[in-house]
Amino acid sequence: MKYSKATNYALHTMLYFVIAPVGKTIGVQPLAEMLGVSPTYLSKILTKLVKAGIVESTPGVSGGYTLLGQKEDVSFLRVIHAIEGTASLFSCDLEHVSTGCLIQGTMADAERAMERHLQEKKLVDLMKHLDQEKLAAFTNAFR
Amino acid sequence: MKYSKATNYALHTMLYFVIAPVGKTIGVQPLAEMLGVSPTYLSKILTKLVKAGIVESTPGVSGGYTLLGQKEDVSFLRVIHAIEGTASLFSCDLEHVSTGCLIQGTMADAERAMERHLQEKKLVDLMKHLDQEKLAAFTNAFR
DNA sequence: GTAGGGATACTCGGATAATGGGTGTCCGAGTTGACAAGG
DNA sequence: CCTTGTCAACTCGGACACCCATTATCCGAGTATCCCTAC
Repeated sequence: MKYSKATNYALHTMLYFVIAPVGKTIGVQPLAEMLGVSPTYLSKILTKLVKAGIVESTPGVSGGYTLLGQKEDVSFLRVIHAIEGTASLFSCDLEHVSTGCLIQGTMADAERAMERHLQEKKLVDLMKHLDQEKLAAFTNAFR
Repeated sequence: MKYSKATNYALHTMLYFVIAPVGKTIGVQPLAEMLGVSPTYLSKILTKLVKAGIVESTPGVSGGYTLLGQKEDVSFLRVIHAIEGTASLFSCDLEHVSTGCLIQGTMADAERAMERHLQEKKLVDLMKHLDQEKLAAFTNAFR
């Protein structure tokens, strides 16, 4: 039970789109270079983000990916759901005596508590409390 | 990213110990029969619960497993941690530009929110709001 | 100068391996209790 | 009646297969840009 690497890559990738100037299009290769990841694998992750409607892909020589919608709308949960899927973390296939599974309810409650956190937190929020120096170092890397 | 079947088995097994009379010792085989699981695999799960200090194992001919401590102390979180481990759900091994990983903090926050739920909720609580009929059907299965 | 066509460079995305953890099984070692035989 | 030895039941732990999702790679298809040629 761990979040996949793909989720980590996706979140960091989205971090770029949130920092980058609006409408900026960027290809897979520079992104992969920044993260130190294989470009082909990152491409798969990005297609998931495309299918989720978070980013947009434009083919062609100077193509790449662009943020779709407002920066402020990119929550952690949207990105995570795009990669991990929206299925419940806990599912019980044991046929309990007569009553349904007693466990499932509270597990679902706990999961919802986490999701609420992840939904309210937007990626943009991470930038707000960042001092100028670090912010500069950050944006410089994304050039 | 899903909870493993082992966690499900463990939770249902602990459900038994909470319902059973205090001090009752039970072997793997009846437990496995009730859940419809392979006894050998369930044994592996039970050893994890033993190492976590949740149940006690007594070898020998009329041996088996016994709840260790009070019923009221068995929280969801203890059982889950015993099986899944206590490692964080999200870990970032990407060396971010200069600042540490910005993502990790909020992921940890969200995880803690879920864990708080799971810690406060005890297995005994599930029995409280169960009507007599269902409760009887339940305890009868655990004979 | 302008329009059109083709080559090129770059992208996306599906198909295809390798790796790792969860799942499940098998078997031998160790331990306890019961039973029976012998003193 | 007591002691002792044997046997059976049960747990514990390691070693071993299997399956499936994650991770990673390769290659084909498609598209926009650019340039070059023809009008």
